[in-house]
Amino acid sequence: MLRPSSRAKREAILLAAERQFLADGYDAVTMDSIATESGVAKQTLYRHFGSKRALFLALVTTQTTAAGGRAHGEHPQIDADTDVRATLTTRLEAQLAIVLAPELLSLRRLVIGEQGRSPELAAALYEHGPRHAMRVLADMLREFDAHGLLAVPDPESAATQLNWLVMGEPVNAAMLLGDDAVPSPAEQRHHVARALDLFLAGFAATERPTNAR
Amino acid sequence: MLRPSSRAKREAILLAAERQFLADGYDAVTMDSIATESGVAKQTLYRHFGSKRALFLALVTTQTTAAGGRAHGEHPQIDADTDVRATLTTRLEAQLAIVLAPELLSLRRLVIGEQGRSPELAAALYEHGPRHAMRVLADMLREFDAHGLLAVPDPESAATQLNWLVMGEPVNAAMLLGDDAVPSPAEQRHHVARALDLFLAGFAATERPTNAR
DNA sequence: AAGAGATTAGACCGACGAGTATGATTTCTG
DNA sequence: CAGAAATCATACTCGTCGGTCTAATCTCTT
Repeated sequence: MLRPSSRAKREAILLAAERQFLADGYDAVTMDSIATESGVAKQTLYRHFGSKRALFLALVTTQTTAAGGRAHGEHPQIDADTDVRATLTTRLEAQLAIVLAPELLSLRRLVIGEQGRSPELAAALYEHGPRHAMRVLADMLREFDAHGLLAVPDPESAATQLNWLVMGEPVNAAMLLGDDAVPSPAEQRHHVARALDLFLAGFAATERPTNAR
Repeated sequence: MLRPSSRAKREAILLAAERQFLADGYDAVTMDSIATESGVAKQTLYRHFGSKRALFLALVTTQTTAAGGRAHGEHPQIDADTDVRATLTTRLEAQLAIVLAPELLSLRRLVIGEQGRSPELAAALYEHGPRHAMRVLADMLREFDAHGLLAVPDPESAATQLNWLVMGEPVNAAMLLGDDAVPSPAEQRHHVARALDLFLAGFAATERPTNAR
């Protein structure tokens, strides 16, 4: 049923909507301005998405899951020889860089501002964002523990601690101080290193024979 | 020159404005509805505050500094006999409880949502909130270090870590999941205790970690 | 008591924006 | 190539909302 040009226009609309919603917030954006920027008649907006709210929801939902996917990556194999610190460093640096991307920060601000109006949206962002990140970390910690590389009795809790030890300050500063407050890549690396200093000190494996499998 | 009734009405306006702005967000609130709820003529709104935006700014500024002050408290004297863990526990539990109050969470969401439109507001919230909290913690850590109760080479950095180790998860969960996600007082205490387990293990003065689990 | 300044209720204005209607035009598909 | 689906441009409806105006009434201060 979908005409080729139809699909293209839909894309154009979503692109313009994304830019405008992220830049100016829900209320400040008008359907006319989206139509103009996407080079499409207002009618077409309403044919593709039923209403402003629906367009917004579609947009944010897509963005949220997309951003979540971006942060996936594959966990490297973990065995008894794995360099714990290096592995966590890689993972956390990547995660931090992704989360601090300006579009994601704008999305987060937007969604937080709409939390009252669209709780499902905010919940989805939490799920695909922090929640997912923490699950990945918990899995890694569990494996480290299993290989005797760390002593982590409660991986979920430890993952939460590690996650916010790293993400807490930069994310919250960015929320309130704007994109200019985002630390440089070098600063990010330093920040991650410091966090791991503390974390690894707390969860170092007790010097006991490693229970390799 | 302020008439008594004038002052009272000003209060009433701010009260209604606070409730509505925090509950519904800037755009959703109308001057008429504030006038109605505060039992005042619309004219009076405009006499006291020049515009909707000005009222909003006045409101949020007041709230922000008020909330900041609320979290002050006095730092207890610290000497060589001070119980480090108990002192930090008290401070952090208080801080956490204040920040997780529903009104403050709403304020934070509101301000984050308006970050693009009113960066000064958001910056002020950061300053009176997290920034201030971290300064207080840094001061305490510095003193602990001076008395040989902890080994904290960089108190600022350590304070940041401790702050977000405690506040990170609950605050960010509340931002996205709503007030229902706020942990109970018991959970808050448990959360603080866990955070201190890790933190104190990392910054213990001697090679004897003050760990309890 | 008197009068200046504050307050009130309500109408009013002008702008703006979501969503609809229309009728002509394009663009695919069969 | 025919004709249905999609687009387009534009105008229009309708409600809302910030802000103003007015004329009467109230409430303090002096």
